[in-house]
Amino acid sequence: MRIYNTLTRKKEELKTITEGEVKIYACGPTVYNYIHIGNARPLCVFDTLRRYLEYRGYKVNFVQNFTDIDDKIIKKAIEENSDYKTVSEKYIEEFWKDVNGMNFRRATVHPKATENIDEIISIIGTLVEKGYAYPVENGDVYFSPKKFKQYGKLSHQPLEDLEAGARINVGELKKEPMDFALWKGAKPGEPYWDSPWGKGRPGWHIECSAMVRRYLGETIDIHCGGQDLIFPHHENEIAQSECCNGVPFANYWMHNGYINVDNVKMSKSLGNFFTVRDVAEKYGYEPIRYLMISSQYRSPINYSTDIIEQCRASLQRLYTCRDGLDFALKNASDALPENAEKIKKQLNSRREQFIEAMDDDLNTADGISAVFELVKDINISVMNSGSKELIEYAANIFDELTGVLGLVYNRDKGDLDGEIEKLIEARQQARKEKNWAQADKIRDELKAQGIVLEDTPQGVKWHRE
RNA sequence: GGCGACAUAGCCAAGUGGUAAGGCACGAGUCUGCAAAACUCUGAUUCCCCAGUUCAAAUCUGGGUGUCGCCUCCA
Repeated sequence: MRIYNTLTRKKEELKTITEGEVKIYACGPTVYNYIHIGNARPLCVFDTLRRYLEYRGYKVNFVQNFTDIDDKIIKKAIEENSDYKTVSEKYIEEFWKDVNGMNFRRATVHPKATENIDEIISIIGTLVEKGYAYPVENGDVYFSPKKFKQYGKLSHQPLEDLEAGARINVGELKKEPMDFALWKGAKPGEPYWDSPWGKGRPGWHIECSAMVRRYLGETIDIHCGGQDLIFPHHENEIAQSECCNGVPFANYWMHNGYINVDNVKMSKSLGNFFTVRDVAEKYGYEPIRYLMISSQYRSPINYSTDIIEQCRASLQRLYTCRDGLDFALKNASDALPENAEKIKKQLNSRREQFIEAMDDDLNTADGISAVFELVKDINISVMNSGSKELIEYAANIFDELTGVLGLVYNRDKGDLDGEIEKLIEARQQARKEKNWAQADKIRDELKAQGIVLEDTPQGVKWHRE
């Protein structure tokens, strides 16, 4: 598989540290609110990456953290007249609801910053010892990027240029504008942990360095996150970890593009954001997932209601096909068509097409189009073949590919209740008697209840809207 | 000011040197009692503009124009 590496700005063949295994760290949410669709994109892209790597036979160790202590959480706690732990726990719980809705698989581990204070303190201690960091009298500890010669290698900016935008805020005791906090001395009323530098809490960047090392080791294969994390967050992680451990931090860096709304960046500060659950309530979760992987993960996506509706319509074609296979199976026999081998070969070629696309830097857009071409093949050659073997063969490939993409998971396989079955029966009777008015009336009634009927030579087929 | 991304049919979106995938929407047809679904056909003589390289460019080079992002909390 080839991956675009932000570090080298090139697509590179993935060579893992241990053959057959991949260690991935993905920056997770700061839990102070419901996740918005912008948060959903990296979750979705890297969930798909993880699924694909496993599909290709890798053992994937996938770590995704929770930032459960930081300024925003403390602020929220004050607003809600609560404490940081109540806030973070609440939004972690809400996070899981959206995760389930979006069909994200659980990571191997979901560590929390506050569960890793010892590791954080240990790394800060080493950095102070080695002279990369310094404590100041209010209990803060700062890191000096100037001491790390490779600082700027990820964002490809020389330190001097980055310095131009840096500021020392009032009350900060750091020596240089670029210095950033590893540890923040506790202010009155703030949550704190004991440390060699006094009571305080970790800075934002250090937690990831700590959790990477503890759960994955000093060097990992892939580190991922949103493009906006390249600087300063990921740049700082590299500096902390490489200065502390003396070995490369991550071999590949993957960064997803943004979600824009009306062509401008969606952000909490602009207030133009949609939470995942707001969109899901109206359109369902799955169209969001579809949207996220309908274009290459590095390009920006513009969100609008038109687009999410298009996604829902596209998805419908996949559902119809998959439901059709189940329906066709009911009337299938053991007879195998003469050209069965040729059809199987054709179906297999769609799998190859899919893999080729996904191998090229996770080109999910092309991956989806392979699935749609598979659907077309199925509709033409499999659906009406009446061959049990062929239908099952096609269904397996369909499930395999959509499973890697995490799609077609909300398919309604439920049965109809007796009332509705009776209505369908009554309609069939009316049709038999050529009482079209009555038949259409029942069909409309069911439609109003979200049950869509289709008359086929094999009987009545239905699906929920 | 520094760094970067993007510009392909009504909409979404692949394609990075060999003559424009796929999806949605629209229209026509086949099928159907009518539908629905499915299938078939139609749709960019053309890939923001200009110039260049080449037998050949949406794809490479140079120059424009436009949109967006990072450099500050942010996925």
